[in-house]
Amino acid sequence: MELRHVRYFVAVAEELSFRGAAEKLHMAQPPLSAQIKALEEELRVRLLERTTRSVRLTHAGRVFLEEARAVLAASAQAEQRARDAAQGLAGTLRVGIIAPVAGAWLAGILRRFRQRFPGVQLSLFDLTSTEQLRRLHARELDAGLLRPPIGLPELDYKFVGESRQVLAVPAGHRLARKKRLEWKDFHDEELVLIHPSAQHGFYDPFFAACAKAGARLRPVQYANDIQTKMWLISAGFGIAPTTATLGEVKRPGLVFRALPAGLPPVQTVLAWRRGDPSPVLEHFCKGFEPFMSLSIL
Amino acid sequence: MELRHVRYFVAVAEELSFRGAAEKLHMAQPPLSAQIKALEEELRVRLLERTTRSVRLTHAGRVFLEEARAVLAASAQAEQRARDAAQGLAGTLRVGIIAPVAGAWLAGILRRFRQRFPGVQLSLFDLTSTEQLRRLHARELDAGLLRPPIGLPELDYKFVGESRQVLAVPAGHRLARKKRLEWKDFHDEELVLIHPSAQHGFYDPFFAACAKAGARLRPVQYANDIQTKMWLISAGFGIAPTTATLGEVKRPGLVFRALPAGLPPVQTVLAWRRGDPSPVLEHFCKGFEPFMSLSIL
DNA sequence: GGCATTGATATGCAATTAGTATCAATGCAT
DNA sequence: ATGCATTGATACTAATTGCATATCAATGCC
Repeated sequence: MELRHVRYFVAVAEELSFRGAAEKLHMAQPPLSAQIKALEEELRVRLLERTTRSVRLTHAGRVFLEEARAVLAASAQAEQRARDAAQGLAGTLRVGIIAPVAGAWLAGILRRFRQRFPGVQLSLFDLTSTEQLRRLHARELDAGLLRPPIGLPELDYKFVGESRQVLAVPAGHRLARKKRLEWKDFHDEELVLIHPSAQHGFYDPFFAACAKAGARLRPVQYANDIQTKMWLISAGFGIAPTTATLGEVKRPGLVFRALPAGLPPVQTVLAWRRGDPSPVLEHFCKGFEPFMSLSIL
Repeated sequence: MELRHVRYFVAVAEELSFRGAAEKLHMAQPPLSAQIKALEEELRVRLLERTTRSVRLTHAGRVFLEEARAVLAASAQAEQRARDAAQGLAGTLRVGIIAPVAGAWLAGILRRFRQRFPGVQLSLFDLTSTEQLRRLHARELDAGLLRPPIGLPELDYKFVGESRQVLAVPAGHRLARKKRLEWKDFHDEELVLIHPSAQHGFYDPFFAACAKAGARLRPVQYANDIQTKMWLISAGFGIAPTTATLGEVKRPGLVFRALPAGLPPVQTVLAWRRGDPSPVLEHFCKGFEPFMSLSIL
């Protein structure tokens, strides 16, 4: 069975006339009769009851007509969705994110994208930057919002925002009471850090500044995710530098303080595989224009 | 687009290899490539990313693959349902019934039918015999359970049951207290009848017997349906002969009494258009075998 | 670096679909 | 009742196109 048979049958069933249907299909009547006959022979089912003066649907024909319309609808939808997908109006997009960007800024961008491209299914994955890079390489992600450096030549990326580092301290902590912090104030302080395996270089500028000022730090607690890290700090286990955007998250017992000047901002980049030019992806990347260097992120 | 294109594409997308797919499809590789190319050109969408060593789906291809599977499923279902319909396993059947047959007997037959033919959609229409005949003629019904006579030459029918007539009387009525009724007892009695327009001959044998015994009747109330008729009787408006099967229906204030001997049984027939040989209909008719002359109906 | 394997291309052929001419049957109008 | 117009079927021809064979260029792998 081919779609031609289905199209022809629906035309005849709707017109209840071979000649009429043939005209509608811009073809001659004999080949139309032949095709319908072939369809009936393949199905081994009589679909139409013809006399020389009239055409009627058999019971099987009535049933088949319903199904035939469904087939044509499915095929039309298949064509449409393929075209949509080619224009970036349909499809799926798997995007990696890190916890610090999951704030109002990204929510706004995603909302706009979903409004403009309702046919695209967005799947978000909360992963570390390292894991995102692995999955981008393995084609398990289409894009990722993560921290540089990238380090994979096959990936392209662009900066989409930057943010200061701030200090997260337990409420009532010694440093929470100080008005203006200096690097030597961190001497002997206990730190709550994200485990090195899920981290590449985020703390390095902080460590360097402390070392330069002669402040020796004491890493005492390692967490695997941001939520645990913030909880440990609020529970008084120590202090830690954090991205300023996390200040959006209020938590009892947790306060934020400005760090001494001199730290480079934390950058967020959007990365994707180069030479994998999905129009959906292109639209998604455009949603991050223009570059927001002064974003609160 | 033809189903051939869809089938070929799904094969290639699943194998991710033209040669492999061609083998699976029992054809050579070059024509397969040509067909996929034709499909892509018609859709104006690149579905597959090929190098000389590997085949990958594009994003549009991934979307199209999903839809393509739906198209194939729809077409397979269309073929199956058409075949089922031809064997009487699928389709719809519009059946007319009259209130007196809507009892346990018919319920059992219909339940059996629906179990054996779950693909057939049964639509029941509660109509008078007269209206059923009109709709059978107009092809608005496929079968009807009704009272003879039929009177239309294009219809075929068979007896499916018969039932005595009994007398419905209000509780406490004069005739309800009598042990054994005679025809002359009906002299001067008030009758509750179904309106003549919805009735052909049901009361005639009763009228004839009364007249023969010299009992003059007084029709005082006409109802349009059985429910109203029974309600009127229970409310004391009069008495009426009724089909014995309605004794299944208990109603406060309503009792049934045997009529004097001599009335012919009320027959129920199953009627359908001759020369309209739907296998669904045939199966339905078979459900009424064997002939149930001693049915309580 | 050689080799086997992959998808693309070129070309001839076969199958099938569409078109033309015509016929028999039937409903309708006179 | 009867002639006529219209319908779907049939016979045959023409054109399309889908398929197979032979071959090539590119690429991953040993």
